[in-house]
Amino acid sequence: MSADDPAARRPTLTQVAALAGVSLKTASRALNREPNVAPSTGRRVRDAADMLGYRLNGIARELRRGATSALVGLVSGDLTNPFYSAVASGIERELRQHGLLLVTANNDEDAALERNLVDAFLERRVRALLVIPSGQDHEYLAIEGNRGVPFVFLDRPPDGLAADAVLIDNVGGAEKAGEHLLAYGHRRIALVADLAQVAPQRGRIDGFVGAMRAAGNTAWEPYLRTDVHDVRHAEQTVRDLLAGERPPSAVFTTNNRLTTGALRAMRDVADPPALIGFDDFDLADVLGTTVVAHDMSAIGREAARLAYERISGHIGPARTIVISTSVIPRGSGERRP
Amino acid sequence: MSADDPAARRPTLTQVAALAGVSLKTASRALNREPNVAPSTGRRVRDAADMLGYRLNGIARELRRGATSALVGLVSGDLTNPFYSAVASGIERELRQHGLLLVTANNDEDAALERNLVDAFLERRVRALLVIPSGQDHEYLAIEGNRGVPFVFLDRPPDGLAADAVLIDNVGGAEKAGEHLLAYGHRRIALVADLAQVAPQRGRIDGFVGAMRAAGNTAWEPYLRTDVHDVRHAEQTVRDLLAGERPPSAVFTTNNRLTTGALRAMRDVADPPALIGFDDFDLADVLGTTVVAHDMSAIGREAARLAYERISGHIGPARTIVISTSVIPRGSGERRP
DNA sequence: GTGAAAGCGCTAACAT
DNA sequence: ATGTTAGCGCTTTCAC
Repeated sequence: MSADDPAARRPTLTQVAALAGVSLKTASRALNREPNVAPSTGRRVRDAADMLGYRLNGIARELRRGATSALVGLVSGDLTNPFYSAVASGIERELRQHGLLLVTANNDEDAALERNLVDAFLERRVRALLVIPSGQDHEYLAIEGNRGVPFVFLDRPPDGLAADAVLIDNVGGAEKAGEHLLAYGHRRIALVADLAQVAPQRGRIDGFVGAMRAAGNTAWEPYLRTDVHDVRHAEQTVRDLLAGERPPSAVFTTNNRLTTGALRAMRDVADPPALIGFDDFDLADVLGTTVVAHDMSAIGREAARLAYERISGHIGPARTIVISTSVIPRGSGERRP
Repeated sequence: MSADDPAARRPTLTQVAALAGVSLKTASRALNREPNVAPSTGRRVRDAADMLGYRLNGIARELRRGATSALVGLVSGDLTNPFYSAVASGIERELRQHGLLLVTANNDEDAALERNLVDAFLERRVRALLVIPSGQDHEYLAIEGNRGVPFVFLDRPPDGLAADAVLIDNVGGAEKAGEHLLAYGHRRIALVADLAQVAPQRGRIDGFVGAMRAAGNTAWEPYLRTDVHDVRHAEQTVRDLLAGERPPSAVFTTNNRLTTGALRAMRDVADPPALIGFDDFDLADVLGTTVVAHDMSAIGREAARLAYERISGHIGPARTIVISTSVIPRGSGERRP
């Protein structure tokens, strides 16, 4: 309990062995519960370890065993976004079952930072690397991919290399949203989307446009808004749409941030337009918000599963898992024009 | 791009040195950009490294440098709870500035699992350990604390050892909530709280009770409900309260989960009671929910800061940082009886 | 059932 | 400016 010498090095296995009066190797065997250790010897060694407060040095073990850690890295956006945190949670749960730990890092939506983080993870010899990429070009990862570090891409397909991926059925989900609004009689439907060049957004835009086209509806076209990247911008965009001369009768937002913005914009509107948002969220039921839902933990879980299979030696072509979506009607998407 | 031999070991510094025609140490110096390397030699070494796809082995480096990693561990509850993910995000941002990585693990609110995770982190030689503990007894950590691994407790004070901590002003926040409701004329105020034996909940209950006592109000007493631990249970509890003969005119919920449950219960109530929830949440503004707010990222940031100071050699008695709270009026807490 | 020696890949200390 | 030697703490041969 005293302040002790903080620089005191941790006891090593050698010291444990010395105290127990056995050789280094015997101490190692005893603590790892390997066979061929006399019960009494084993006990003596463990007592000595307890006495010294010994704790295995995982770094030394890992170096000797082949310079590969028990860590799996995740590079994603900010965990305050419930999408990323739900995915991270799903990954962590799955990894824990296999004794692996999750190391997270936020790319701040910056491709250069993302590369640095990937480098940092690889230097730490992570067993696998899961990425929800912000950058476009993933080719630099190809070199690593063949060096035995499995990669799994989440939410966005790999570009420039073959790697496992877990994706959402963006096109299908957006189609359903479009059809849902059409079925309720809407024609002037606003599409509020995030950066159009990133794959998931591209898919959601395409799915929506496809549904409109299939129904022969073109009345949505003046209400297309893309590259809306944050909550504030979304709020303003929807406000502007509603303030127009001929406002849309429905709005489809293509991710949780944009939906939040739309809800803020509609907060004090007497007769709000219909609204469907891509991504489910926590109090959507209380707010009565219709959404395109998908299982976010499952995305993480499946990605961790793919990674673990590769870690365990699975070889074969890159696989892609697609997570399905469904429209959950809660009122906002069922308002008539 | 070919399938390559997946078992191919990564190139080592020795191989880089051989290819560059220099000694091991010179290669090391060149890649670490240490002084006393001729420019031409440096370039030759770096070219060789690129050619081989060399990447530093952080495990070996860390072993040599003293068996301590660039990792900081966080043991907390499930990251799908926005409180935990906001804290984790705050920690990660702060650590990144110092080149440290965050390793997260979910204790599943299980004290035994929590101990195992702490052990796993210590074996990996994390530089510091941040804990949002679920267990009551933290004494087992005391042994480690004096071995040079800094601990920081978040949200709950350490019990049985002296360690740095970052806490929320639970008592003050709950007092303010109670006073706020009293000021709006409420007397029959329901208190819906989580497990009463955990410190933050204890503080929130005490703060609320203190405010009632100071005002000489006892009408709240029949409406005290504690040990409400999840959203479903909270919803049912509030439903039951409202269905009673003499329902409360106001409800104070002591964390985000319970507030969610209360909102669900009040969803279809024509004349809902006033509501204040502890912890701010994402769409509280849209829902018009009055909350006791505090800066969740700041909790993580401050904890990471304390940890980093210890890592950097700061010694001295354990410090406690208290994060302040404030009532944000949004409508639900200003409804009159 | 136990032990001695070697070495994982790197850096620190000490030459040259 | 560059090289040589030793060793971090552990596990893996291989011997007894």
